[in-house]
Amino acid sequence: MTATHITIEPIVESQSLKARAYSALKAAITGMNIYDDNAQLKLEERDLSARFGISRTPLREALAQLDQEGLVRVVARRGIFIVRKSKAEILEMITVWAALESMSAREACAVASDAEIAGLHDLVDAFKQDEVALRMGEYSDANIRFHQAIIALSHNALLEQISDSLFLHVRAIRNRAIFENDRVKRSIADHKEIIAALETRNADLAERLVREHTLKLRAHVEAFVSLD
Amino acid sequence: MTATHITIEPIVESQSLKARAYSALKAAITGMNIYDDNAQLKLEERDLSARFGISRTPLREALAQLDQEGLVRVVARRGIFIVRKSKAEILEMITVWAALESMSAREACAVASDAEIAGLHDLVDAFKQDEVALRMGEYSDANIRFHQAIIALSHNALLEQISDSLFLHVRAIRNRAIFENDRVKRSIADHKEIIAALETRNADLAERLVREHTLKLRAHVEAFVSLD
DNA sequence: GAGCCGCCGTTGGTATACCGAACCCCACGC
DNA sequence: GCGTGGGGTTCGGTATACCAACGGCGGCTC
Repeated sequence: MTATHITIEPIVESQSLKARAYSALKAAITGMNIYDDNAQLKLEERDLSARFGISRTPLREALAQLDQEGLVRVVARRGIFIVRKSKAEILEMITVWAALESMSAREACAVASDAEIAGLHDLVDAFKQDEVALRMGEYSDANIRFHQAIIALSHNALLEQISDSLFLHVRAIRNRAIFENDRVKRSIADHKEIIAALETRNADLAERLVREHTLKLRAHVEAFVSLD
Repeated sequence: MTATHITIEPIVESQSLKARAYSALKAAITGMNIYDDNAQLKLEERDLSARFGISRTPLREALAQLDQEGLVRVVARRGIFIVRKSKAEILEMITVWAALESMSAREACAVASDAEIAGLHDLVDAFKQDEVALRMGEYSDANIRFHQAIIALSHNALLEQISDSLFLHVRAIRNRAIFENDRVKRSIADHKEIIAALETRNADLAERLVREHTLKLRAHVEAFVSLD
């Protein structure tokens, strides 16, 4: 019986170097404010590989993946550049977001359980009660969490996956997309209406509310946010 | 003046080996019928690199990209496997497609020119007149071209990009997604209605028609198409 | 004869060396 | 003083060698 008593190693099972380099780079890039004029936007393979302590091969594969996702751009014989999204690209992302989330709301009316929909209240209420959270950066994060929750209700993994990659970029400009306090209050009211529509399983209404809510954000960004 | 008369070299500018390997592999994979039971679904890096005449490094980068796009799956120490999409995944793709295209129709009402919208007629008419094209494979291609055209009218590069990657997968099952002839005629009628809505700039109607049209396809696939 | 153990081949993961093109800077000439 | 050209340096692209783990197969044992 002694053999069964020894504690089994949890198995390190460290993922591949490529995957780890990818995660580290992604966190580093999304974490920094790339719209700061002093931001370092150029990277070098050899420098990065030395700092990560790995060879260039897995690092290059991680960079190629980030390149495909649009976070960086690898230019032959020039270097690796962190991508700053243009305002037009941000607006396009918000439009796609509106399309995906409004469809998610429609789907949610058909497939989400009552309990799942009820769970949305927590995301709005917890946020509403915390006035400190009204600071814009925090608001943006909470806002994104609410919308991600709606997308999750569609039970559609592809919708979630595409949306996540969009949020990744939208979050990068949150420090620039400053909303007035009135917008935040209006936004919370919108969220409550959306939840109500979902609860009554009114797919057409839920879809319309979500779409209009997000397109309002787009109009706001278009009118008041300046990039570049 | 002689200098200005010499013909300028078209610039060889052969893309990187990675890009070429990527294109070649993508064409090979999308071109084959992966749902044929006899299909060869396993690949090997060394074999492919030898057949392409390049080393494994650029080939691996191309494979990594295809892996991320979901066309293949690279499994450590096992091999590379061409991915067969499950029926559930196909349905999810059609759902996302419906979301993107209905939003595109809405956007098109605001930003597309009359001439652009008028151009849609050609895609429907040319197809309608060619009865031979009613063979299902052909229909599916023409169908996809029409829908891609609508998405292009949104003037939103991101919408187009995401949609293209979806069509890539949807087309792979076209040989299985056999529609009855009645469905084709109904589909053509739908297309005409969609064009009419776009021409009158009725965004709500255009969006709804596009969405319902695509969701009808989803319902049909769900009911009648069997995969795996 | 059946089942288990270990060897070995296969295959993707990683490290490293080399290559050639683009950029930068300085020297030279006008 | 300015423009130009050449050479060195920098950098990503590519090739290749080595590694480690998974799985199949054969032999050994009971």
